Amino acid sequence: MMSEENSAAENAADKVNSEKHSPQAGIESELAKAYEPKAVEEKWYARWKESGVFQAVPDPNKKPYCITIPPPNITGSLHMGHALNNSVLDTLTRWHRMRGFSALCLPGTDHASIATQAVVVRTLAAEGIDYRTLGREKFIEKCWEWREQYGTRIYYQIEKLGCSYDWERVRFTLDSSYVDAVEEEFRRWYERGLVYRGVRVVNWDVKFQSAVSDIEVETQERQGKLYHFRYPFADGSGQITIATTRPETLLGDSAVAANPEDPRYQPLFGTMLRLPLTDREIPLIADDYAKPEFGSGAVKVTPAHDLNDFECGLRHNLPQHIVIGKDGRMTELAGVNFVGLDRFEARKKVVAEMDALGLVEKIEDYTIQTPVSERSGEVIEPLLSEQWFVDMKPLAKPAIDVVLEDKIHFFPARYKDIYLHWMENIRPWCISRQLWWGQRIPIWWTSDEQKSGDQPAVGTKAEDQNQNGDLRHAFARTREEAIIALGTENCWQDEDVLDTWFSSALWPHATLGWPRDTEDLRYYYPTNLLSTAQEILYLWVARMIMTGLDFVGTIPFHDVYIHATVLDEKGDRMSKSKGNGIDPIDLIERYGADATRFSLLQQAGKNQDIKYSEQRTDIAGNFCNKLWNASRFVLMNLDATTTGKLPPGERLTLIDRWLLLRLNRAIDGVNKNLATYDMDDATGELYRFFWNDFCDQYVEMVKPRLRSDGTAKGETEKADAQNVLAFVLETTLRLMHPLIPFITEEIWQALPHSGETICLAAYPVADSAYEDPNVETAFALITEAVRVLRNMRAELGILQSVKLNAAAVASVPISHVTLREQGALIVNMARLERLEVVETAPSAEGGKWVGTPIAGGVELFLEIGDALDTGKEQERVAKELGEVEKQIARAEGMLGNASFVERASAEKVAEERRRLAEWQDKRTKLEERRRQLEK
RNA sequence: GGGCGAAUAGCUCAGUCGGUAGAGCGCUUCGUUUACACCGAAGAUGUCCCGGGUUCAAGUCCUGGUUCGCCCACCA
Repeated sequence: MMSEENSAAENAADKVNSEKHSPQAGIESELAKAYEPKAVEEKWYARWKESGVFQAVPDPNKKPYCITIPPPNITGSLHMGHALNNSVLDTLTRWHRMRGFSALCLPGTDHASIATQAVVVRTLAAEGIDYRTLGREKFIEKCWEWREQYGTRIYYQIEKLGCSYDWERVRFTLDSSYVDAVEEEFRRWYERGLVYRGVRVVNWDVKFQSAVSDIEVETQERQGKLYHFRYPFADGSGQITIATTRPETLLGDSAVAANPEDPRYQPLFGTMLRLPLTDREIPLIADDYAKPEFGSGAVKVTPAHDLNDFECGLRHNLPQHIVIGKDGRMTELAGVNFVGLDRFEARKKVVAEMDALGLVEKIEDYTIQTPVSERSGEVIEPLLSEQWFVDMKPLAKPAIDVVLEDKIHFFPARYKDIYLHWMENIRPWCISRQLWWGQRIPIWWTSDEQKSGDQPAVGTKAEDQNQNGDLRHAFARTREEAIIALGTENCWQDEDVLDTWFSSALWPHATLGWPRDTEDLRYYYPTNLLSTAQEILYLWVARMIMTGLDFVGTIPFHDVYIHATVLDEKGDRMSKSKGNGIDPIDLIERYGADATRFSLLQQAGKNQDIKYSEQRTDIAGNFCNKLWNASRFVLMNLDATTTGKLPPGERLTLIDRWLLLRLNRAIDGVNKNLATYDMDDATGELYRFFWNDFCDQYVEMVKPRLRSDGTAKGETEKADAQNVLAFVLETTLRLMHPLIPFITEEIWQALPHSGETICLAAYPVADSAYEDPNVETAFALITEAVRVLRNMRAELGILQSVKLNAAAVASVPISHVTLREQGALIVNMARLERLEVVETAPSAEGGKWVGTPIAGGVELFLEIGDALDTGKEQERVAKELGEVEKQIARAEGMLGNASFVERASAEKVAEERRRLAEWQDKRTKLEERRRQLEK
């Protein structure tokens, strides 16, 4: 359990604390050494997992926070998109857990029907096995073997990333309870008539011999030809020219269409044409789908092989000639000259024969928008086929409403309109797949007809197929149910499987137990967030919203976050074939999970692409290294008495107050940015606060106080500084932990803290009590004085006695006092010999002291010595004066413009006047200095 | 064809309510200060894609265009 390791770590911390002044000997944790992410990360994940901190328990006293992660395919291994998304999900989960929510992040995997089948087929083929010869059952066994062997390897990779998911609740989309849920989904929709058997032109993947849905088809631009063919009139009185990119479909033409408004064809509608290469006659019909401006204005109509033509065919009651088969070869209906030919060979032959007949008018080069199957890369063949469909319209309506009513929020917001646009134009969803691996369709048949992606008989229409009176099929989970439902033992289950997305559409509620009424479902549903890549907005997100509303009655999640696409550094998509992919596991090995996460989160803003280069991981690694080393510094400067509790307010110095103010701003910023999924801004807050404010400013300034002078006052100052350091670092670690979990836990354990693990420590909350404008003003004066002095030193190489005139800042009470008190600080920071804070400007008599203005009316006076290179200083003053003149000209221009003074807001005008006065004052002082130098 | 996004320093990107353009990396100069050279200090660097408009004032708002990218789509 956690407590053992914890006490060990605390012992280490105690040792650090007790053996003061010999820190190296005291640090036993990794902190004794240079930062090695691997050593830090390997020990923590196992401890977290064993201690059960990731396991969520429904708790009525807590608020629920739930994410169901997008289930990766069992074929997959972690890629940059996963790494990005899981970094976001885990950060949000850890953040909520620390804020006291009952946080559940539920992991799982997807059986990925077509993708898995493809990879198993390929694996078998490599062993010389044709999967078809194995038979269905054996093949499915092979798929399960694959899943046993490789299906969960991605979990280990997600663990390496540090994700705090509840591994006790892992789900797989073919778990028996999940299968039950999908059957229930099918049954309800089937009984309501939303799932129906339909004959339509579907996207046929010739390689997989299966239908695929519209959104699994991508359009590629390919160079091809546009063929212009002549179709003669049946009576020989003339001819019509049509154009096509797919000549082989000519054999299946049922008509030629022209626009009813097209005067060229108006007199000819109804005329019969002789379809070349066949013995058929087809009519010239009027349909406004033909666009007069394209080509000749006439278009061939092939209802069985083109979706438009199919719909046109239905309007005109045209026959559907299927001339291309499921295997991509020409059917008998294509005629004896063509039967058995591959579709692309048939294309050449049709062109050759048309040419021989003198019916080719011309052939043009043409860029064709070619539909290609995403999974196989094969050119999609639109094919008339009988399949199972879901009528989406009734389901879309409520899913549109909840988004319009802002019950679901999209981040970035632009995806709302993109979603709505698609939903309003939604089309029927083809859910049957002619594959073996997947969830079998829970339908049983009695008819003798083939049931798998049927190509219906020629010349019939879709509606006729189902209208034969008898019950042809029924929903049944088992053979027994089927026999009862159909009233005969002469029945068998549908051969097809369901589209994978039909299963994953149920993900949020099915993983929580639906259709059973479980405690998890009642407590964690609706979930809080769905975060995913934009490419599956329609494929998945939209469908979860529809099923959630339809089956559970409520939205599945409140927020949808669409993360950017990770590209390579040139902006190209990462792909295996291009070899430009970055492997996140490789990054984790070399830079650590924390650096990998942080670098991804740094770029996870509102943009649609991330150009990722390894340099980004390197930079994030530097940040972790900085955190590591600064923490080592703090640890070796703590004592056994350091509690990490802030000293009483009156003992807090200006820089303490300033640091606490900056910390508070960072706390506020991180919380706000995480709430709006602005991960990049959250990392920016942490980066700037820790590196610039904590390390570069505070730690440098506090160093003198850590070296006590041995007096009681000195001891108190030292102890106070130690406690402020410990307090701020401990708070900062909690603030950072959700983003970079490993390194923060390692360091936190070595610091004074309460609790067993930082995973369950309270998340910092902003407190406006830390705000104090005087602190900021005073601190700004100090840093500005330091900056000016350093600049002078760098450019002039002088290090003389300096006086600081603070008289002019009496309007900011704290500054006056503080400048005097912090004189030593400025000396130290600017590496001066001596600094004196004076009430009035030293006399310029004899030119001994020369002044230079800094901010807020405060002036620095340097003692002129031999070392001062007057020439260089004159150059420097002239340059600064030039800048001042520019600013004065700008302000005078604005204030001299009557309409600005008249129309701009009063505050704005006053602000400009104030600035002008300030610049003018500075100019006066600079000019004075110039005169002195000239002497 | 429709929709969306992007264009700001050499590179990658921020820039909220319109009010003096920022960060990181890189670059120049300096620095072995007992956490860190994976560091520190100082510094240089802009036609905010182009044109027009609104406004006292535009990187920001409106309008037209250019280039790049993404998504959707049935133009043969």
